[in-house]
Amino acid sequence: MAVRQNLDELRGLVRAKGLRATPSRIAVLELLRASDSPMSHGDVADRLATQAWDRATIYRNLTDLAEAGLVRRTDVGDHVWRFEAMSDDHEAGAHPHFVCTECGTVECLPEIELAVRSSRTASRGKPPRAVKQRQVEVHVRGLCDACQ
Amino acid sequence: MAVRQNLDELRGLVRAKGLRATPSRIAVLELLRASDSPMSHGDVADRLATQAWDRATIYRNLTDLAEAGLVRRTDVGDHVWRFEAMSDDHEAGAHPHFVCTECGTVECLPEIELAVRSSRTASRGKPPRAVKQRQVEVHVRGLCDACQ
DNA sequence: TTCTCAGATGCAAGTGAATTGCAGCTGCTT
DNA sequence: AAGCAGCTGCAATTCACTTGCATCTGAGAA
Repeated sequence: MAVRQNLDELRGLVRAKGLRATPSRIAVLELLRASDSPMSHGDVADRLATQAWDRATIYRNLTDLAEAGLVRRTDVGDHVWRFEAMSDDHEAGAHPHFVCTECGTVECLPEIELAVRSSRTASRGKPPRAVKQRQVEVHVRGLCDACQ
Repeated sequence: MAVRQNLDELRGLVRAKGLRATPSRIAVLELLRASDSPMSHGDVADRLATQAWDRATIYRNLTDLAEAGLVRRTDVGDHVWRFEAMSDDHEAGAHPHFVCTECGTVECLPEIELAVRSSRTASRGKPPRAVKQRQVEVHVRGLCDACQ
């Protein structure tokens, strides 16, 4: 059964990160995976309200998953935390993301590239090592076509 | 006297936006102009602590200045509002910011540029209009040298 | 310069999402 | 089957803003 297989896969992912595969945690991860855009804590809690899980539990689940790297936690600028499942072929830094500052939607921008000029002219010092080593995540923030 | 002249200039800017040039407001704007990176409400309040201005006042000043367009109010992703003076040559999107995901420090990266290739190969559709029109703000997120 | 008042401030109280403490459960390892 | 480190629910707390209100004050009018 496909669904069952999927759940087992999620359990495996969670356990591989050293976390327990508890029902609420799996449900949260499953929900985020099924969603095509980032969800706020409130969104997640509401969608899982039928289970009567505590908001603190949901929040801890989201935080744990984020720390484990299974989920990305960002604030698109409206002071609301949003969570988005990260798939394996989708590591941070692999490619830039476009974040809509209005609706929070995140799109991938594979065809954009960041050019770093090693700067002698920069007002103060050089860019951080992380930038040169490309160990960074690039967020391009603006209004998406729908919100424009 | 240069400093005095500068203060008068700031007063003029503030008044031109329909705001009163009060001491605290001018001090806030002056501080942000002198700072080379965005400051949080707390940063500003601490730096101006010698004046014993109320935090609510500082906050209202920051908000007012932001609404007037003299200051930019952003959240780099760590859930802390940050304020940055906008000079004329410093419009939104003019340059990217490097954000340390550990300590939250924000640096400006004037020597980085965003290259957008018009993509026929992108998995789904084209990049948002905002990207092409450069009406975006770029955040480069990673560990700063100090936190690395 | 003095007058006047909308706008600004200080103080204190309110708000609400995020976080934490703790006692009682429960995956999961042995 | 047993034990415990990790989770959960509940409640309380924290903390960063936000607001209400009485009191000042910048700046245009007289």
